[in-house]
Amino acid sequence: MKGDVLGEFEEIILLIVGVLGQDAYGLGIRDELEKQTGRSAAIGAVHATLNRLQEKGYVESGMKEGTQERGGRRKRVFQMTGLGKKALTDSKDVRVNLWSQLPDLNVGKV
Amino acid sequence: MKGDVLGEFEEIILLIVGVLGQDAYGLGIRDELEKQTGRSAAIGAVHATLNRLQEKGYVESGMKEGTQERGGRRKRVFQMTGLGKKALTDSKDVRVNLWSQLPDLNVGKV
DNA sequence: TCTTTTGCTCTCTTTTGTAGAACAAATATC
DNA sequence: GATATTTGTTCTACAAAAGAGAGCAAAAGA
Repeated sequence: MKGDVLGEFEEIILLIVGVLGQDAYGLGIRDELEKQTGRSAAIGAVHATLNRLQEKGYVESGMKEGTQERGGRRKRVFQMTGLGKKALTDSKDVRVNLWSQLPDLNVGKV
Repeated sequence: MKGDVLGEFEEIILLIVGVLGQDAYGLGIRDELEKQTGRSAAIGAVHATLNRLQEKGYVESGMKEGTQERGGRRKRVFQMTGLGKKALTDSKDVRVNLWSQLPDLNVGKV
């Protein structure tokens, strides 16, 4: 890929990380993905994608101590970087621009 | 891939096909891609993607006689199918929904 | 006919997308 | 306290998409 272009799944995961804010971690991201998009994914797929996003500098991560709930292990929490936000904005601009030229698509209205 | 999910580049190319309307063919699509997104692509990449889109039923194609301009060969012209339009709409809905939950992104306004 | 231009096809490599098994640590149960 | 259960991440593989470019074909111009 050209380097700075976000893959389709990468983009969705990055958006979910942004939506979750302070509590974005592997399993939670997978759950939110399913809730928001109806799309399921294996946990390995989510983590692989998060690692790639981190390599690209679009997210940062750190370990956070677990809660007291049963099995509550420590989590690796992710947060979006400025670079990540820029990548999302760029991607959004391209789409909004193209959509605006395809009136047929505007069923649900932007 | 999950089957019905549009890849990132596939989605852009499909949008360009829609924008170009009756005159969407390989080289023209590449030019329009560059014009609209500033992104360059090898012609082979564009055709490989168009072929994949056709396999998925998102575009149809047919040969069209060339023009009288120098070297104007016959072109393989593509057009979006109803299925393609639906795929774009679905993808758009998911993004618009997620974007709406990330106010920070709304710099250029939808 | 030879060159130039437009255009598509074929082949190959790298990146993304996807899944799931394996492993680790914490609480619960007896 | 040994074992089960639950929450999490890491590791390993493989399929699909992204991307490049050489090569081939046909039309017009000289």
